[in-house]
Amino acid sequence: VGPAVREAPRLLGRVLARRFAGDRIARARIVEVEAYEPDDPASHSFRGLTGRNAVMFGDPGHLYVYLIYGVHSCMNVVTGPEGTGSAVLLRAGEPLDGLDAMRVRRPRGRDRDLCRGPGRFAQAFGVDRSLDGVDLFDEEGEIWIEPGRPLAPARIAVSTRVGIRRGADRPWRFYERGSPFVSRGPAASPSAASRP
DNA sequence: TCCCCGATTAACT
DNA sequence: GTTAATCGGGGAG
Repeated sequence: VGPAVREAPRLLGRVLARRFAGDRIARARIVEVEAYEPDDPASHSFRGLTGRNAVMFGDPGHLYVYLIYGVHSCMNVVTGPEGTGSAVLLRAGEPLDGLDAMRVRRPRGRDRDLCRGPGRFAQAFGVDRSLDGVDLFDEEGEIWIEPGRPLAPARIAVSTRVGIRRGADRPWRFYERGSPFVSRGPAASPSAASRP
C-alpha cells in the first residue's frame, strides 16, 4: 500500500492468476506496468471522484477496469491509501499457465503476444468492466495476484508512459529489461537504465 | 443534450 | 506508416 510510483515496480515479477469455468487457472508474470497518481493529468483520478473511477479511490489491492477507445478493457491495481486515487496499469504479462484458455479469447497471433499490451492482457484474461472493483488478494475469487518473484532492481527498466499527452514527461513506466513479452514503448531513460 | 477524443489494437496500404 | 473500430466520460453550451 502506497503511492503508485512506489508500488508499480514492486508488482513486476508477481503473478496474475485468473479462474475460468471448470476451475481452469491461467497465470502470467507481470512484466510491464505504469503508475498513475492523483496529481497526474494523465490519470483518471486527476479530476476527482466520478462514477467510472470510483474504485480508484477505494481500497488498495482492488481491480480498477476501464474501457478505452470504446474497444479495449484495461486492468489496474489500486495502490491506495484509500481515498487517494493511485493505481498501477498492468500493461503486459508473460504467460505461464493456461495458455489454451487465453487462446480461447485471443485465437490469433503468437503466444508471446497473448498478454503483450494492456488491451490484449485484459482480453486474454477475460477481464472487462464486470470485474471492476474485485479484491485482488482473494484467491477464492475470479482473479487475484500471487507473490511470484520480485524483480531485482537491475532488471527493471524505466521510461515515460505510452500513449498519453499530458504528463507525458513523467518516467512512470516500469518493465522487465530485455523481456520479449513487453510491449513496444519509449526507450528506457538513460539515468534510470543500468547495463544489461 | 451535444460533441470530442482517449492509459489501444488490428488490419490495411 | 496509416486508419477504422466503437463507447462513454466529462466539458461546453
